[in-house]
Amino acid sequence: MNHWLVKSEPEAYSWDTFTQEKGTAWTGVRNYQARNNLNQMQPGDLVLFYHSVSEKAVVGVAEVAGPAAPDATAEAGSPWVAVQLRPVQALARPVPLAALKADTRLHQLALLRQSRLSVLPVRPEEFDAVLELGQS
DNA sequence: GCCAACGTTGGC
DNA sequence: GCCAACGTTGGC
Repeated sequence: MNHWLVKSEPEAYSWDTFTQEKGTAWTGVRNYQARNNLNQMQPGDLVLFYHSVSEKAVVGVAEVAGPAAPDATAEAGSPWVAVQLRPVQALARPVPLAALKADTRLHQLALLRQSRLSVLPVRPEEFDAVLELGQS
């Protein structure tokens, strides 16, 4: 099983909306590297849900509920794909970007190295470290 | 194939 | 509001 991180501006699509809707198709990704990551997702993979810009914190854990499929919001025949995500649980405490940066276990975190990419791989030990930071 | 111009993202 | 990083576009 692989681990990932997806970003969303909470003003555009928030964790709260995500949980209220009990999941969503993760559409709108228009970057080839991010698309490649989406293509590698498998049902059951766990995904950190990060609020960018206004909050800058990991706020919850989602699960890949379906494999990558053509993004219905993109032009037919385009290369863009989406996966189905569903919420697993909110973190007891959101983990701010500053806390990610401050933790030596997370110095290799892809988010910190490539902050603009919206779909990023996470190593299992990094995933565990973030969950630990998110415990109350 | 190179590179300047430009647009977008996201942290500060 | 600014700016760094980075992707895309288009002229040459």
